[in-house]
Amino acid sequence: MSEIKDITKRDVDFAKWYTDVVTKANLVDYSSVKGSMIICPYGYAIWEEMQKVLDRMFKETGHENVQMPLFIPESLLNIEKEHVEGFAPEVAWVTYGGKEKLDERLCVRPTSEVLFCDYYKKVIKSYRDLPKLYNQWCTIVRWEKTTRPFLRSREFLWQEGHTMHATAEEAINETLQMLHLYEKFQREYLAIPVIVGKKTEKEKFAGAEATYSLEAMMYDGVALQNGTSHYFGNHFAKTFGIEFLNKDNKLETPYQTSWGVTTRMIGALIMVHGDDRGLVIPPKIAPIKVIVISIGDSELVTKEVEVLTNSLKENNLSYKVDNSNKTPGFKFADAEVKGYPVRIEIGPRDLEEGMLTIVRRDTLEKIRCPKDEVISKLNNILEVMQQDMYDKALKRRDSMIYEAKDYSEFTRIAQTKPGFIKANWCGDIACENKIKDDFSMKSRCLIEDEEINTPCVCCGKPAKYRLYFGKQY
RNA sequence: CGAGAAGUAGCACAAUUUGGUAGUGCACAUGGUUUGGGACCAUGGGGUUGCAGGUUCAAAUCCUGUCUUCUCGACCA
Repeated sequence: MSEIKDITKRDVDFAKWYTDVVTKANLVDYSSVKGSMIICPYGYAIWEEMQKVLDRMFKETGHENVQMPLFIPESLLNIEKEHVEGFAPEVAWVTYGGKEKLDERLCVRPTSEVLFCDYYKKVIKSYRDLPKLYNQWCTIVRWEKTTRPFLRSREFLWQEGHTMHATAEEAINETLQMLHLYEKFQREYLAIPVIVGKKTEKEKFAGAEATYSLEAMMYDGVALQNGTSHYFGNHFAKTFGIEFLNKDNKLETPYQTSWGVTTRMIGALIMVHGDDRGLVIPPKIAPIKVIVISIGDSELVTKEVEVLTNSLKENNLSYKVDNSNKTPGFKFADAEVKGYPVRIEIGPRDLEEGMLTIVRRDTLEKIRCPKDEVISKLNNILEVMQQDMYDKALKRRDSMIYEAKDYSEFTRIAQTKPGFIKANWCGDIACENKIKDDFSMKSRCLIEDEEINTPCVCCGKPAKYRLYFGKQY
């Protein structure tokens, strides 16, 4: 894919590339249900890999899985004012049960804070009941106006953790722990570098005291919020009347968090690592690490495929065999669009010399390898490739982060360079709004560990915060 | 919900300007020849041209209405 330098051309080309890839790689299909996508087996397999790793990480940090109802009674949703106002524009309502009109509308969950609160109210009585560290894997519905596969659909798969703690400190620690767990997951498994930080008041979650997010940069320099972690204080708990008796037999209100990541991570994977030929899936998250392609249908080849797959199986390397009667060129191209980390070509020409050909998906480098060294070579390639992909993504992202000291500089960068802009800010929402109106750029998150030595980029008053700005999906 | 564009086979489109037998490519099915970078030949299946009404001997084409989709805003993981 050509370098994306011209900001005016970016939107159309990249969007087209993206939808082409998700369709050609057969990750999704378009459903006749308006605004909903079908996740095809290969796309779902990627999600299952993510789910497997994350679920293990959650359990290692003491969390348990539960399943909440799909429907939320209107009265329950209405208990928390700020929350309901935040979600009201995008909830779907059920008004009939069979043929009977319901006395009370039911909302299809857009998130489950209130359901968890309702439950926690029943089960939290004593400090001995805390903390509650629950997580749910489910789908939720948000009635989006415009949709795009994985990045925005009306119905999507996610994971939502909801925890309750005896102290604010413990809850804040949980919020940050999960934020960093996500960051580690995306760095180590998805090979996606993410910026983590606190959202501004304007951008934070409806009803939260503090929202932290993971901001990834796509190939075209546009931001993708790829996960969030919220600290609620005891705001919801108070509204819902959740109380517990502490050691001194005194009533206290617990402190709450929630955190989640979604199938949007698949979109991020595509838009961070993809190239002209299609997907490139990092080895550690690829559901199929090796695609074995047979060339011709001679007995020699068939036999060698069996020998190879047996040793792949023994060594726990997930694989798939393409022995269809398509031409080799077709099979190579198909393997590339699907982004399998490595492919092994087995054909008569190599076999005569006792060799196989291994091809790395990220570099497309062809490596000839003696048959009996394949496994060690593969393991080595997969490891190097994982690291190389992260390094490449990081280098690319950092080359697209700019600094703006005043509004004219900000304007010049925003209008010509795709990417993020670091700038200082006075804290006034009017400045944030002006930048959004002028450039459709929103604040991504606060930068906490850098010195603030220039005034507000917008109004020139003394700055209190340092921020990343960027366009977003 | 505001502004623009488009609806023809599973997909991408042509035929619309100038009304006259609804077509091409991909995909699909069958048979054969192929196979180291998206193979070829032959045969075949698949359409109330988004929907409703109007004009006409005749409508994919012109007119009116309506619905849907896409792009740009607003909203959002």
